[in-house]
Amino acid sequence: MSNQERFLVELTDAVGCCSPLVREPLSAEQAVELSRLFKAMGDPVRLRLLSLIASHDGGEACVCDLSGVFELTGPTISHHLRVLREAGLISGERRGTWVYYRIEPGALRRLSAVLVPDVAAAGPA
Amino acid sequence: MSNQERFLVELTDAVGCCSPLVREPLSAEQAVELSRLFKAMGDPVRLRLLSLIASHDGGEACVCDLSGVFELTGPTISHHLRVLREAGLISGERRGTWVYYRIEPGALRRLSAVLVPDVAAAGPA
DNA sequence: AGCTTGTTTCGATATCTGTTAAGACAGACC
DNA sequence: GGTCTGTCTTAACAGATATCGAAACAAGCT
Repeated sequence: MSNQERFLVELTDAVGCCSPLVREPLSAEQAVELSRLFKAMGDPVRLRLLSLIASHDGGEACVCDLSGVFELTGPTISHHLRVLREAGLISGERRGTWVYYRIEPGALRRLSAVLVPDVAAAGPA
Repeated sequence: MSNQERFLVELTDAVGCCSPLVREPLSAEQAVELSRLFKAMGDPVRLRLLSLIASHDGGEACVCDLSGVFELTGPTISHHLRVLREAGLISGERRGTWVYYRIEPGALRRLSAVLVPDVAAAGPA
């Protein structure tokens, strides 16, 4: 078993033990808020957009970098970007002719905090 | 800053640097597969069901434990459980009169693996 | 003005959420 | 065996929401 595999197993065990999602039932309010994030990521095009933006040089990508990747029209890409934006996962900024999108770090942090155990169980020493 | 907060920040920084989602663009196939998981979790009722099952004593809960929590009819709960089941997030088993559901650990592992950096970046020494 | 980039609006189609009604399954009771 | 009762799922359906494209609009160059 590689180091990476071992780490993932340890991580999963800890998740199964102590992550917020597993430790106690989510409140209705928490669930509504969190489900908005998951729902936005619940579409393959949006997941790829998110990944394309996040992995792009400089941590940002303009729409022109994204449109060509899919066999979808401009308005459709724009629609998906809007969903991601309204979920708080990305933010967009116009600079001259182009609109640049980048990841909103707080959103990923919140997701991680739900799926991953807290420091008491699996944090660094 | 508490240990837990510090851990979350370190985690997020690492996520922003090296998690699979951020390191390189997801392939279309990866995106389709992953989006199924996120989509299943993209509903507040299903998210709470998942959390209720995971946090229940013994790691499993019968449908009768879940139905009372929501102001929804039985068939609706059954439908949401089916969505979670078909996404591979939970598995159900009938024992006598009752049907018990439990978390499928592999699914949470996959989600963690996407959002959380691998061992090379943040694993244990 | 003309061109490029991106968003918004609107409409068609498809999927999702929830309900009622009916079916499947296990135990209790006669 | 037969028939209740309780638990859960499936089937059929209505209403809401989502996905996508064509057309129209907005914003910034040259």
